[in-house]
Amino acid sequence: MNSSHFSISLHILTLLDQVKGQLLNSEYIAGSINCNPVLVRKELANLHKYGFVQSKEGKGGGSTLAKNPADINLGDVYRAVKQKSLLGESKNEPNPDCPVGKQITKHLTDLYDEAETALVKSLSSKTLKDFSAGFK
Amino acid sequence: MNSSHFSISLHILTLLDQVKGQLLNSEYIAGSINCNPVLVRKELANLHKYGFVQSKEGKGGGSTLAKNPADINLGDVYRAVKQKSLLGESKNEPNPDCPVGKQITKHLTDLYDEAETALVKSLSSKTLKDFSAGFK
DNA sequence: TCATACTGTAACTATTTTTATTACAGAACA
DNA sequence: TGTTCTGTAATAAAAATAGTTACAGTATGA
Repeated sequence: MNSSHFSISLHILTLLDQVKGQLLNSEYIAGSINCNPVLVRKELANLHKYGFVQSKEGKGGGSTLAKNPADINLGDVYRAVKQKSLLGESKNEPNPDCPVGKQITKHLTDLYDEAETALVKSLSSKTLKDFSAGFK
Repeated sequence: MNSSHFSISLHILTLLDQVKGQLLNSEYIAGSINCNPVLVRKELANLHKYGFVQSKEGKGGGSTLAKNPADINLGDVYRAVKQKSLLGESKNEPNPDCPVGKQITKHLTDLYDEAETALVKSLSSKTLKDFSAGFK
């Protein structure tokens, strides 16, 4: 993965867990992360798409967890959040006239998939509840 | 990790393995990768720093593997090549006045380190020889 | 019912990161 | 001694990421 999507998403989920069902608005969350509220809302939209959070519009609105934190594992969060292949979604197009260039994209993809599976497996051994417990 | 350092380095190493000791110059390698020769030379400089390749300057110069491909494992290549933490080296500084913001960087780092260890372990199960054999 | 305070989303700008280009000194070769 | 490389720096271009502004739509409550 890349950039800070995972960090931001996990930060959001941790905050939501800590306040146990209370609604938090994007400005508050952005204040904790120290980033832009719109970025938080975009990240929340994605977390919502994958069923991790619920949001309430309008005055007094905000977001809350849509699941029990013990049922949210970090591997699933990673998968929901990831947008590119792990080790560099090269839009690079190797030379098709070279025997190595011609095949390497496929071989790299296979290698990355395997490595990423190992990564996700490691993340999956922890739930949001576990992670969040470290803050108490 | 990120960007295409690993992809490029592995592409280089694979090419060098395929030609079995022949010297390849940066322009030829760049032609296979379809990128800039200077980028290849920088990547080679790094691979040299970690003892994977040898280079010869001057006319007729180029690079070759400095080790037996069976002794180069992909986890080591990954470690040599990686420059940032895996899941987003956020230069972001969360709010120190928030209980979550204050501690999350450390918790994320620990989590990433563990996940990355799993990733490297997966990559380490393969050598350059194994990888390169897929092209024959 | 109307002012207020949110979400959701788009459009745009700014910043940062990545990649490419140009340039050139120094090395090896013929 | 001209040619062809590496190594490296400086710069420019391109791409990715994050921030900003703006606003329609929704809920709340006075």
